[in-house]
Amino acid sequence: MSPLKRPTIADIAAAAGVSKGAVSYALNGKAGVSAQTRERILEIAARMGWHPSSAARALSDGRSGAIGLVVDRPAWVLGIEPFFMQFISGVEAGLAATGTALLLQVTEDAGAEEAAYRRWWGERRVDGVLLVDLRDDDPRIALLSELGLPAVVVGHAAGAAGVPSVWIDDGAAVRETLAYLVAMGHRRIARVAGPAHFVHTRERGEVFDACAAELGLPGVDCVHTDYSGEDGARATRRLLSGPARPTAIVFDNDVMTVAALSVTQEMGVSVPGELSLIAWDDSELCRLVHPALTAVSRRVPEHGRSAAAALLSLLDGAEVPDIQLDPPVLVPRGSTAPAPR
Amino acid sequence: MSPLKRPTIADIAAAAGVSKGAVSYALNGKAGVSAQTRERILEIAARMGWHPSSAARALSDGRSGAIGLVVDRPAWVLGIEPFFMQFISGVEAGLAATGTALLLQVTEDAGAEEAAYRRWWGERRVDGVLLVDLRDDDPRIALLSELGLPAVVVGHAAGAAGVPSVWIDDGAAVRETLAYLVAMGHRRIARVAGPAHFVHTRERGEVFDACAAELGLPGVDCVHTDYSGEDGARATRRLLSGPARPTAIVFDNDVMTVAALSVTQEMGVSVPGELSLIAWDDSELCRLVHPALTAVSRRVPEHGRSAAAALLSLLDGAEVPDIQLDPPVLVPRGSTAPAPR
DNA sequence: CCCGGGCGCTCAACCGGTTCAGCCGCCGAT
DNA sequence: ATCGGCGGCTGAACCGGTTGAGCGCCCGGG
Repeated sequence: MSPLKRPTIADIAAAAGVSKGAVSYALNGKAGVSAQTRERILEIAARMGWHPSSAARALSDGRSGAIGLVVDRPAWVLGIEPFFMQFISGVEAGLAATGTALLLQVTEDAGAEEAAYRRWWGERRVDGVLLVDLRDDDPRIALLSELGLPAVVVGHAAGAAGVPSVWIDDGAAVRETLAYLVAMGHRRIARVAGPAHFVHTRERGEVFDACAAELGLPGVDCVHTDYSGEDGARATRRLLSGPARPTAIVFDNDVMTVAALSVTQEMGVSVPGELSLIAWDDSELCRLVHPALTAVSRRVPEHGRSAAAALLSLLDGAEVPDIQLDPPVLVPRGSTAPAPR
Repeated sequence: MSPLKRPTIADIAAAAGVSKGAVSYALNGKAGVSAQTRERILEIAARMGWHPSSAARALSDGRSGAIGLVVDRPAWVLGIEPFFMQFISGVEAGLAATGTALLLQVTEDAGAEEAAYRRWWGERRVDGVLLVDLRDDDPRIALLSELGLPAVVVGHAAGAAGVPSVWIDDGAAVRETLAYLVAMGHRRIARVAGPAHFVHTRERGEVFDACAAELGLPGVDCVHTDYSGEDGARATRRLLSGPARPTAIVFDNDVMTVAALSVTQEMGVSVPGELSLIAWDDSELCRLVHPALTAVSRRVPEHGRSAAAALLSLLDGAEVPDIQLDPPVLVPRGSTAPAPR
């Protein structure tokens, strides 16, 4: 209840008997003050518990010291989708050293997302943004470049002309996954994917098709969903009720795989005896269910860390190349087995 | 690539042929300009796409237009814990109308959390914060009041002297849950709880004990965990391996309940035949597993919305009372049944 | 001995808003 | 006719930093 007074550089200047300018030079490690004056000023600032006012700094140098992340997925999906929180944890880790803040916005639709960028830009609230869930010809890319708001795309490389990206090549993992299934005798393999309009979904699908062709498979039956468990369950029911029931299904996230597992119980299909399941994205969830889920695992927090780091160096004026992270690896667990005879 | 120029009130003033002050009055709906001048200024501002610079505004009126939320839970728990993302969605909804931004910070430990508050305060980055996961004699309360940083406590009422809270009374739900189980013949009921140092965990436990006594039960065996599925599984194994195996277990979140369900499969215990399971917190997860989980459901996004609204009116200088939300309700599903003979 | 040049510092402007004091002109009241 | 008051506006200070211009001073070189 004794609201502390926040010290300003003027307070420090008065205490040290120097001018505001000298204090600023000292605190920012710039030339213009002697070593011992600097020492003294730093000591006083530390003792007073000084922090630079983000507003004043932003106003004078035009940088807000914050970056933004807009997540445009429905709340009910977000709640249960482990990806984002892990990603955000990673982003924080990448930001921590610099004291940059993270603004998070959860929107209801793409229009609201664009409005958020416009507002952040107009209010000079963020210095740059992280872009997730890229779509084909994503209008956000054009918007951000029109606004001149620096951005880093997460999860996919090309298509984002002029905007660097931090991404993971799913190709190798798709190949590994399909080869593994084929080696175990699977021929009818299906895929339950995320929304078709996401670039990473589409591209993963293309690799699936290409690999299937290479391996001489009849093709990979693909059903698109909204990533929710409910939709995943529906897709699974449909696949299992069709004429040529698959012997293996690969899912685009782990929540849908868990949902599928309970569909198999409901329908009396044994996993992995009659049906193998593979999750893409490996959260704790995969280890909690029975049987534990074979999953394609990528290091999500690392992804966030790299994206944050890339954006920071972009803001520092550096030339940032596309950054490719370690490819995901297949982690076999109890939900996969040789195909039934 | 053509970085738009962000208009300032000086630009608007020049265009309208008035002073900066007049523009400020017009844009803020304050007295001091005639209706028609105001009209003209608003029109020009809209045409130019003006947004107030958050930095300039923060500097001059001392308010940042942002609130903060620090989540101090390990990343691996956060990823899979549906509560937070849903809560955050709700907070955004409560903030949306005012244009207030949300700063999110995920920290590794309590020390880092306090450091975050100190920094935010020193940098004047946020006007107030939302406090979750309250502990007994929580040092954050003292810190925030020392700093004079407004706060709203989420999830619990008393103990937060001087700080308003938005909370849910678990008492009725605990009573309902235990009565339901007892009515179905259960006598040996156990509880797998969250960390003992959280106030809401402790209080829920006290109500459990009191109700159990009222209902003439031998007492509720309670195991504390870190909320992770792994820990929940461990606790479940221990309870099921003990001498007086419970016939019903109530969990403090849904992830642990899912984990417990797979432990029962692993140990050959039938649910709900031999063992009933109840989850506290009802995310989609509960409906995805088989059998679907009976759960105590509370409206988490609503919780976030109210908390945000309370903080906003606190920042407006209003007297904010503790706000009690609708009590949670028991949603029976397939994981509960009469106790075995 | 004088001059030039850096070092160490001060001063003031500036970023983009808000707000207060003050001024002008017009109105109604006395 | 005079005066008070108020509506409508301007000008300037202020918030807390950063930064460029400028100014003594001391030192070394010619």
